[in-house]
Amino acid sequence: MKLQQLRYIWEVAHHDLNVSQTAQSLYTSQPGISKQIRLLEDELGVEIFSRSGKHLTRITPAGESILKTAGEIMRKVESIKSVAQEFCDEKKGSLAIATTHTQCRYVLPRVISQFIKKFPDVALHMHQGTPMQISELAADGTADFAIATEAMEFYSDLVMMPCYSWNRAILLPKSHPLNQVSQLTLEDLARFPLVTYTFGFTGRSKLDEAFNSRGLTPKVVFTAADADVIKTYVRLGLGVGIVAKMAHDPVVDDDLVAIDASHLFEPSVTKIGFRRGSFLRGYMYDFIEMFAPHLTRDLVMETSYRHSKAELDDLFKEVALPSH
Amino acid sequence: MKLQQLRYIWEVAHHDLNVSQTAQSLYTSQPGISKQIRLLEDELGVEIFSRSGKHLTRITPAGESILKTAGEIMRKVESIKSVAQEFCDEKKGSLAIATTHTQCRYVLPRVISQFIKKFPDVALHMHQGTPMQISELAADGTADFAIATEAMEFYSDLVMMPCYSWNRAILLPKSHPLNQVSQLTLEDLARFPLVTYTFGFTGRSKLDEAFNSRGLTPKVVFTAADADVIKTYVRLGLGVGIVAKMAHDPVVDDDLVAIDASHLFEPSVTKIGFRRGSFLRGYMYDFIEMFAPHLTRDLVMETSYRHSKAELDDLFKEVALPSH
DNA sequence: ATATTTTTATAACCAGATGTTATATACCTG
DNA sequence: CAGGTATATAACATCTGGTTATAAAAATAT
Repeated sequence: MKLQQLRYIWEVAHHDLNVSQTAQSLYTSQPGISKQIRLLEDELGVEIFSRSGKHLTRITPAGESILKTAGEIMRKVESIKSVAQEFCDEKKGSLAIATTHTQCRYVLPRVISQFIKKFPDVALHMHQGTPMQISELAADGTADFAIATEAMEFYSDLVMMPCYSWNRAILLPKSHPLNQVSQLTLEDLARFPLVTYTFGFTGRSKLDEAFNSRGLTPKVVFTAADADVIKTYVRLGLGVGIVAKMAHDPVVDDDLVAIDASHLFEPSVTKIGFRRGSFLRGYMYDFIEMFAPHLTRDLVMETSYRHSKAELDDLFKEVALPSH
Repeated sequence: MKLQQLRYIWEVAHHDLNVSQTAQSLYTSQPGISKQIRLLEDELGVEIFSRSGKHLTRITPAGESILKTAGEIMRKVESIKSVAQEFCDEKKGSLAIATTHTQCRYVLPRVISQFIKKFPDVALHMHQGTPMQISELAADGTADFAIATEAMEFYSDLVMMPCYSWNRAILLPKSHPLNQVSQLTLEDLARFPLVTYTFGFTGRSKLDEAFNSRGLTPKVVFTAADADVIKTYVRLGLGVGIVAKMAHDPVVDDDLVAIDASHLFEPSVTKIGFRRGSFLRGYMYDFIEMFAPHLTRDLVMETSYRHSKAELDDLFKEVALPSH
């Protein structure tokens, strides 16, 4: 068994079982991969993929299990490389962050600029996606960190840590009638068409909960994955915008009225997560601390001894979260 | 990076950093290993071993970390091989059990004979040792199972499951004065020289506790790691034997009087453990269930979802243990 | 100290593994 | 059934991992 072979089967499994395509993406030849897969299957004495004639059609049950372990092995191999790099040049390396538009556009810039000042030789990669995609990127090792608010509890092998709590702002065109209302209520909002996040994004679930618990059905006429799009449609007069407070920029958005909505919705908590058991480079601890100052290196290291969800929650129970 | 290279550094680290000796044990040549180690170090850009001249003297801090991960990788590789074998021939394979003399000699024979009847093509390997050695063998993958009573909580990456509870028997030569005593007490025992297990073996700690809690200091004149030796010295009249009840065989030991001592000592619990995350072959589940019928396949599988010690204990809280 | 033994590094070399190209053959889609 | 796409096979080039022989260094014994 060779690492190369494990890599090949893993890549093929992640390229729709298309060997030629896999070969292209790995800059090698199709026969090479085919041969190595056969060699591995011969050695193990089981088929990893089932075939109809020449085509790979499915992953066998044995293959399923083998591929899972192969993935774990390759992540450990990466971990070894990280350790090595940390010891030979602790300022050099790469950092891949998977996150949502909201974080990427409104929260992270400040952190990132601070980070690259301190670590100019660390290559930064940002992956943007839905919260589910984000978790998956972190879980399979493509990203070092996942940062998001929603849907971060599904992957049990991600360690999730709370970063900050935040709430929403109502965005209105200056001419909107709601500007006259002194103390805004959910009932007020429910009377107007709303423009907000798509379900599954940026604390949308907490928003729905609030309306539901009051027996209200808001008229959501337009949803988008990011606040920039939402603002655009608010400007067009399509409806009342509800966005994360940090997505409102008083300077750029001075044509819109922003009303704090903390009294209307439960606060959401944005979390940062990484794969359990992965080796974190020194600058990764620095990044976490820049992003969420209460997540000190020691605290983050402590997470490796907390195996269950309950033990982990316990660790952060006493920690006061900053709020945006 | 090659699996072979990881194997080499791991083996060298476990052979006192002596490359020649390692080469012998792996039936290969010393230059081959030396070269691969250098190659790996070059690729990673760190020294795994520090050298004085030509000799390897220590493991570097980076090496420490790398070796740990290398070990994990190799165990996962084994796991892949196991999966494959399970799917291609579920009746064939090997089973390595690390255990103490007591289990090996008195408890396991019945289980083993049942097992080999059902799985004649599974090669059985028994490793005997102290409870500490046993745990270590299971933790580093040399043994599939550790079975013992003492010192099984030290390795956090072993999943431990309770098998049965047992207590002790007092062994006396037929002529011994204690034979006259109707209801034996700890005070009675403390008046005579005792022969029992060495500390760290077969529930010795529970035995000491019992005497201590009554403020008694027993005269232990001779200790041994196994009951056979203890019995021999009881026969010689050296003292009163205290052994695990299952170590008394009414037929073979009919020259000795055995008195049940359940009222004198707290029962001990024998446990079976395996490395967390390792793939268990089908016949391994069978073995566990033959040894401890309450540990069904489903129950054992459930352990993989219980990450903390507390969650694990919870799983067995309701289970009634058989007692010997 | 010096001699002896043990251990590692280097070099030259060989066999087998890995990957490449070219091509035949099988599968899928319309 | 035709055309495109994907895989398997074969022949070949290249590279890798390992071998032996030997020199050099370290550890140990004298």
